[in-house]
Amino acid sequence: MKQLNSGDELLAVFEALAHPLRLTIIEQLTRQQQYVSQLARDVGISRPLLYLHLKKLEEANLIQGHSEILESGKAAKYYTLQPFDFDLNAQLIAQLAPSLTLKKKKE
Amino acid sequence: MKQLNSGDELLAVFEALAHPLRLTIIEQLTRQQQYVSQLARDVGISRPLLYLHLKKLEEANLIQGHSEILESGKAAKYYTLQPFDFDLNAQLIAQLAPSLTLKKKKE
DNA sequence: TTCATATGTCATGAATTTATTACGCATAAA
DNA sequence: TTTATGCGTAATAAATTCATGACATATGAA
Repeated sequence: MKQLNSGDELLAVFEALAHPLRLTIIEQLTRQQQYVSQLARDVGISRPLLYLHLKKLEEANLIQGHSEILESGKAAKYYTLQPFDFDLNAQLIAQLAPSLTLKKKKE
Repeated sequence: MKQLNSGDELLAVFEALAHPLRLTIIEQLTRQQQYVSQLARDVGISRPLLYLHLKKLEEANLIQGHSEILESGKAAKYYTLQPFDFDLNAQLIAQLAPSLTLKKKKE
């Protein structure tokens, strides 16, 4: 898996995981890769909303999308989990925090 | 350290860590315990704002506060890091997600 | 051609989170 | 008693995040 090398990357991961729907999405993708429309039905939310959450997860490099053709012949966009595994503790945070780009404002 | 036993606890941790100032606060507390006013100066924010962030960290059980008397004789409230260390990966999330209390609305 | 199911985005609004300012109270030291 | 430094909170505003509904396009099957 990809390594965490900066506070900003670490922060992006936490932000991506800080929502119940996104944790549920990860849970679903743990079982199998899935395409957007089906995933929306599984999780019980609208596609527009799902896109929003998928975007955050993808930006944090926790998932990744690709196109595939369904048996029905229609094109579908599948998302797969991007393997990740790190030891989360205060030392990791202390180590990466100094490289945080501390501004939340628009630049 | 305390164990993570539910999706809600896991979510609370991610929410607590999903802000640059809170990561910086943890970094500071890694060096040494600190009292509110001094911590606010160290981090460069106002006390009211710091209280807000400390509250989130404390609710996630990542830090803990207690009172002490300064050499000056004044009462001060110190915060210390609450040791934590988990193996963060998709399996952990998949395991705890089912116990999430999926409602964000006011009840 | 019409229906069902895919993809993707835009505009708007609701809800939360984050941040600021202004108070009030207590105690030690000048 | 005035100044400096602690504590803590309430009210309000600013910013971001989260959610909905309406559209638009494409393809296979009836």
